[in-house]
Amino acid sequence: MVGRRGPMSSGWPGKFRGCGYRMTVPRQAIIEVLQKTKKHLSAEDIYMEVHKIFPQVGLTTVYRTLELLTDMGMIYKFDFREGRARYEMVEGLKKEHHHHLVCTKCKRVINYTEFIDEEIDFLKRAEKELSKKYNFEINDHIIQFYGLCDKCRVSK
Amino acid sequence: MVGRRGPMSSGWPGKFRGCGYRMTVPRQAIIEVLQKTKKHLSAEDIYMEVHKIFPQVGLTTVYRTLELLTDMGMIYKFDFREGRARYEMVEGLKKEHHHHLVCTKCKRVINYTEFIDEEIDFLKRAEKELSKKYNFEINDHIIQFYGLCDKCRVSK
DNA sequence: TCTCTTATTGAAAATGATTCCCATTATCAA
DNA sequence: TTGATAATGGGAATCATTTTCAATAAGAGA
Repeated sequence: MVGRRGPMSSGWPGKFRGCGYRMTVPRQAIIEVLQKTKKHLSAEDIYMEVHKIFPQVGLTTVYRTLELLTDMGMIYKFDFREGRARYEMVEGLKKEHHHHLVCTKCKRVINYTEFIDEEIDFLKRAEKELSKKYNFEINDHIIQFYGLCDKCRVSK
Repeated sequence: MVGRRGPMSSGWPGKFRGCGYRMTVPRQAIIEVLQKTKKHLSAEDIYMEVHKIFPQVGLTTVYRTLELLTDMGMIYKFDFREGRARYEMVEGLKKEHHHHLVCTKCKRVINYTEFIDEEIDFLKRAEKELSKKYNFEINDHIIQFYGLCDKCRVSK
């Protein structure tokens, strides 16, 4: 492992510049926070995390960056019906990919990976056909089930 | 067609009472508005529509009823990333069933019905297995694609 | 390395959908 | 018909997200 460039020389700055955007300190920090967690973070969560390292970064910038990343198709934006959005890094349609079971009462979110192969298969075909037919540039998708978790069913 | 009870004698009041809820004028009106349209209505849309007939019905009640109906699994609640939710009657997993392609720029929503049979097949199996495995009572699901429509791609 | 263009930023104010509060009213089982 | 209580509505409160705008910083080109 000589001449290494570090595991994180990554392609982010390139991707950004390729789209005509600039790579900045706040953006780096936000991407890193998202990369380091497996949780579904809210804008506020991310803001607080970034704030530990770069206290000057503002919440507005976090929102703006999240919108940018979502539009670029690099993060997923989720609506778990809590009144706030949550975000997660796109890890590619490969391993780690999961979907959600959302409890509409306690807001608990269960990640599930069953059927993922089937789902991916289905999604790929759907995306291909739909984007062609409707001339749509698809860069994000949601599959989600809403209901009541075991605990909330009982106390209903 | 003698002795008819009218096409709308329906089972709504029964469903409500069966769940321990009461059938009221505002609830009737809200359900009717949702049944009469094929559009995706926002709470405000529904409020204005109901208001034409029953001006005394308040926006708060509309929100409360929509939450109730969503929890009962009788309407779908959608997030088209406009900053407001939209609702649609569940017509059963049969005809008329569709999913959405959402333009994240102009907020245009395209209903598509391709793959619906496949989707329903997949969804049914998934719901069955997942609800068993995680002891979840599933009463709603979302499949949605986000991206840029033809017009917004050009002007990007 | 320095400069200039302009994308980006941050603070504070604004926005706007949704929820909360609570006194009043209406539903419906008995 | 009546009583227990579910449901209502108006307005205030909440709170996530956006907007505004002057100041700052990225990075292409000299």
